[in-house]
Amino acid sequence: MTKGDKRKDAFVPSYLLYLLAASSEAASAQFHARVRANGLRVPEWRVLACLSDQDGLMITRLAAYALAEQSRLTRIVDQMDKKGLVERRVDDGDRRKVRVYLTGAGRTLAETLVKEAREHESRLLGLLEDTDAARIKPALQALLKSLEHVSPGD
Amino acid sequence: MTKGDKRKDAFVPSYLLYLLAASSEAASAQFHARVRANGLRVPEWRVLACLSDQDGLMITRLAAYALAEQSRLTRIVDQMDKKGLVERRVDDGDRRKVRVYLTGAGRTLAETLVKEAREHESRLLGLLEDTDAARIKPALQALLKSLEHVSPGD
DNA sequence: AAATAATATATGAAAAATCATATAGTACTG
DNA sequence: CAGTACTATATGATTTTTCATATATTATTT
Repeated sequence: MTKGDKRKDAFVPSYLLYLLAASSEAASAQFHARVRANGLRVPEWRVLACLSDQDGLMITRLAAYALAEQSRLTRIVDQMDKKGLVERRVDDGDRRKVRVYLTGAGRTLAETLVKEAREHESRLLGLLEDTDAARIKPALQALLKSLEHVSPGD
Repeated sequence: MTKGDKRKDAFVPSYLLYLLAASSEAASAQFHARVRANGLRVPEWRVLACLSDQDGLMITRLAAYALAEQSRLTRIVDQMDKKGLVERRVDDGDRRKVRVYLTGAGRTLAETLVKEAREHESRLLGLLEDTDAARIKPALQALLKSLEHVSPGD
């Protein structure tokens, strides 16, 4: 038992961070193809989805919500603005803040894709046994929640 | 109920693909900082971990296992080769294949990091309630497994 | 066995992401 | 209220990533 034999005791296939990354990637693959079929890249779809939850978010919060780094999000918003999906408005109360709003076209596309996303999600959950299907989202939400409060120095 | 009110009925925070991506990112953040502290980038760490499970994988399989696109993996291996962590050997039976092997230094670093990864994983699971901690890995494994067999045209 | 198809890896060019920092506005402090 | 610190966004430069395709080798077909 020197190096980890071919199958026995493999580390990666049961490592939590691998399972999270791999299942995120695998589960998203088909839907992300639909996103691209609608002329969007993945980060753009995420922005649409976030704004359809809460329109007029400022850049920084939108970045956090859409899982993108701030300077990247600035450029994503640039492109979506050019495409006519969103528009920027400087916040009246605090003129440092730039708020991002869906346009009519953006909202329409967001609604279409959110609907597709919900359907796709049901299909994914339908692939699982009932116990797993019932537990996976709560477990992930619990994980996320417990990580929100972890000090970065740990 | 026009657009999705501020908190009520938000789509994103309970959407499976969001939960997977967000929890993958959040759960990995601290450990990935450790990876960088060891002079590696994340894809390099993944390669080390995969090779410590199974040394001498060919480029294509290593790419799939390490969740990297093939041409990208080729370049990652280039860099790890320069750093003296891995070495390439052309397969004798099929000279198209390039197999990647850990060097001594690569194996040492892999062992160190795998140990850290296991410890980090225990800490993560320790943050969860017992029921969630017990179910999260099986649920993800089930999801992954059921996705392996999904036709891409769905 | 020549021609054709298929597989494995590498590479150039383009697009995207990242990092540090500039710019601009707001909030504090003496 | 001048000066300093802080927050929000944008931008330049560099590094990564991706996409298409070139190259090399093996497998298949006629």
